[in-house]
Amino acid sequence: MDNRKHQKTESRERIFQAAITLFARHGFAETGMRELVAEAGVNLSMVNYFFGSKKGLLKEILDSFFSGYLVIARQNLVGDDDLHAKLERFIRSAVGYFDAEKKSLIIVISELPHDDPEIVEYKAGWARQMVEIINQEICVPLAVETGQHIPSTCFTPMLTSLMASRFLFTPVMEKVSESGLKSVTVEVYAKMIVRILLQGIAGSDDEVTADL
Amino acid sequence: MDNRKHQKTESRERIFQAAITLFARHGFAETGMRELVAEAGVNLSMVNYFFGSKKGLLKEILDSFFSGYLVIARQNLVGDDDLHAKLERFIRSAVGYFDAEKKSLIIVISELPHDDPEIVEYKAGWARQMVEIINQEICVPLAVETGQHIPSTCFTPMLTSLMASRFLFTPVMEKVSESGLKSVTVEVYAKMIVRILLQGIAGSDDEVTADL
DNA sequence: AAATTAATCAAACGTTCGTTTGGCCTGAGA
DNA sequence: TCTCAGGCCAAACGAACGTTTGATTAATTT
Repeated sequence: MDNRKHQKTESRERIFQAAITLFARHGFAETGMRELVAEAGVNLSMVNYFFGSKKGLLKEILDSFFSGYLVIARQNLVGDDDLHAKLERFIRSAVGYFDAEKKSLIIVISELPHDDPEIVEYKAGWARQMVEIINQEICVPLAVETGQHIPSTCFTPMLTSLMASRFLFTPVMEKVSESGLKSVTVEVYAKMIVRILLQGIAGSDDEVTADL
Repeated sequence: MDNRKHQKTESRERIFQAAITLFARHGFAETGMRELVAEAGVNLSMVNYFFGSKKGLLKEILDSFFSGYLVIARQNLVGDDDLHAKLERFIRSAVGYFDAEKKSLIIVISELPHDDPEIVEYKAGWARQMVEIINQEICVPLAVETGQHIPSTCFTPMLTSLMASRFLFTPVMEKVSESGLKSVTVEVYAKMIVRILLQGIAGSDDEVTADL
């Protein structure tokens, strides 16, 4: 029995997953179509058939990652809760998401600064929504409560970069010290970021869970 | 009068600068040799003549950036000063360096997670030295003084990513809000990082300059 | 049963890639 | 003055690039 109709989604998904793996490992431009379809186990022409072009494949990876990131931001930040509780919730969820989607994260960050006109609008559209949320749910409340003014266009990159640092540097840090990285689990890593953000590097763990 | 002998350094430098500009703008793999030599105003074969290969050019950019970063780390971190003072000094200098070399920074970060075997050893070699310094001058003293244990293989990426965030996200954030980014000067940006790292996002500026 | 649709394939498209070659020109040293 | 080395150049190299084409297959629809 031939499951061709069912295989539509299957082949498409195999290409998608192979692209995430290879784009993260070698970079988008360094990954050739032939290497990609070999990894996915499909014919060369299937990429253009399902995604229109190689760039269309990249766009879909970007969209997939950003939309998930945005959902997490909305779920954990929007509301009238305590600012610290919201921030802690968000960071734990976001770091978990980055860990689960670390390959997509690497692709997104690596392509971030490049100015391909076809891609940059995609990124800006997603970033605009993210900055909006961070502004309303973190920066504005922070200014009201403590008088500290941190523009959201400045804080959003800082927060995202901070949470992403572990996954970006992993390939290099593994060569520096194998044991060093693995001694910090993802949960501990998220906790560390929360503590630093709320109290600085010298802050005690106890004060984090307590409200301000 | 023909200054051919003097132009050796000149042509080499023009290629080097053009590469930094274009690799940062389009990415390493997306930048073609012909586009590169057009920007530099030299002949196509000059890149291989001076740098051996396109990758040799990338290696030199990496080396140039990392060596400068390492010098700043040694100058500002090594010594028996107060931990907070050292950290503040380092962050101000490093952010200034990132700003001056923002194009190289973008190249370094973008190429960081990719596993080209010819390049990854270069990065690991530099990173090893950086992690060593951060460990001895920040992580160990911090653990002694406050009992907070942050592995240097975890803190070095965090600190570097945090300081780099502004320059990585600039192309996207400019599209999000032109005014938002420029309202924060590089000096203010460095100050913000220092405050957050020492006291968290709610900390007051006054306490930063005061010793702990 | 015939027509239609969607997935798949091998093969080739024209282009661009990084690199190499071999010769030319000029200033410096013998 | 002759030699020589180094900066420079136009031209071409084979390989790899992303994409397109046209045919084939099998499941679905009419």
